[in-house]
Amino acid sequence: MAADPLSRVFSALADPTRRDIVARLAVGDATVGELAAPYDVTVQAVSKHLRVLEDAGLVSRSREAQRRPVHLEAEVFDLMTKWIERYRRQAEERYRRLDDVLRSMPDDVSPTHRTDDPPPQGGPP
Amino acid sequence: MAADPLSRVFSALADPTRRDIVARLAVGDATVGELAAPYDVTVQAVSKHLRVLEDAGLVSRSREAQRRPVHLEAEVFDLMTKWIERYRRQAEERYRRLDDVLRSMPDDVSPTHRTDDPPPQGGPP
DNA sequence: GTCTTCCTCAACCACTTGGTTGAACGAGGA
DNA sequence: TCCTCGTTCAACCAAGTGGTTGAGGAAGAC
Repeated sequence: MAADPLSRVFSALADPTRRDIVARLAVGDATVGELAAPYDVTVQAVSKHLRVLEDAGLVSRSREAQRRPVHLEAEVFDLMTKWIERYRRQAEERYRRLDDVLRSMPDDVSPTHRTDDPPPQGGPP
Repeated sequence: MAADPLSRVFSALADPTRRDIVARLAVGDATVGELAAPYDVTVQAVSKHLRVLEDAGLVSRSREAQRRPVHLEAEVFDLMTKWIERYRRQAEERYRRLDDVLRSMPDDVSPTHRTDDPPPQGGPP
């Protein structure tokens, strides 16, 4: 299984059924049976989906009599939004700078649109 | 392959190598060979990763002589942030309301913390 | 005690995925 | 022309995933 938390969150939300489960849990807590009702898959399959969401830290299950109400943990969303915003802002700033360069350029030179600084990061694997 | 765009974007970013590629493309465009250099996988594997990112709409490849510079398309991030923010806000508002309820409650009654409104959405599959 | 309900665990299956190797393609350069 | 470079396509493989069925476990209800 994917080790890093960010991969787990992205991977968990890559499934439309799991996203729908998250959407419904945002309205209120629910049990596995209630969550499984609208779909035409077995309860076991939904239980598996919930396990994926739980491993990603997106939901938590508590014991309440024989029911296991599922609860949405919205804080993990921050992990994603932080990552996304970081690179979105970086990219947008780059485009803004590029626009400035293009604006200050004479019309007869065709911009090659290449940056040849070597990538600063090392590969993760 | 996953049909809906949101699943494709989430799935594309669920891989740490692909996230690293996106991070490096935020700095500037690069060719497949340049992108593959830091990793100890083959160029073909990186080309496959780029195809996944391209299918998700996150990058675009243009033809420039025999090189194929890869370009980051940051607009697709909006798709994710919109989805995330929607349910995060919904969940947070629910917690706020729950806090109000708890605050206005007498101390001797134990809150059961259950919402029994049936989920309004129908399942997608 | 015995039921019934709700849920999870364990196998199993079809399909996808991330990686490999090898071959082929397109565009310049000799 | 032929060669080389950068890239992609094709086939293959091990591992992961989403689904199934069947069995088992935990807590009320009888």
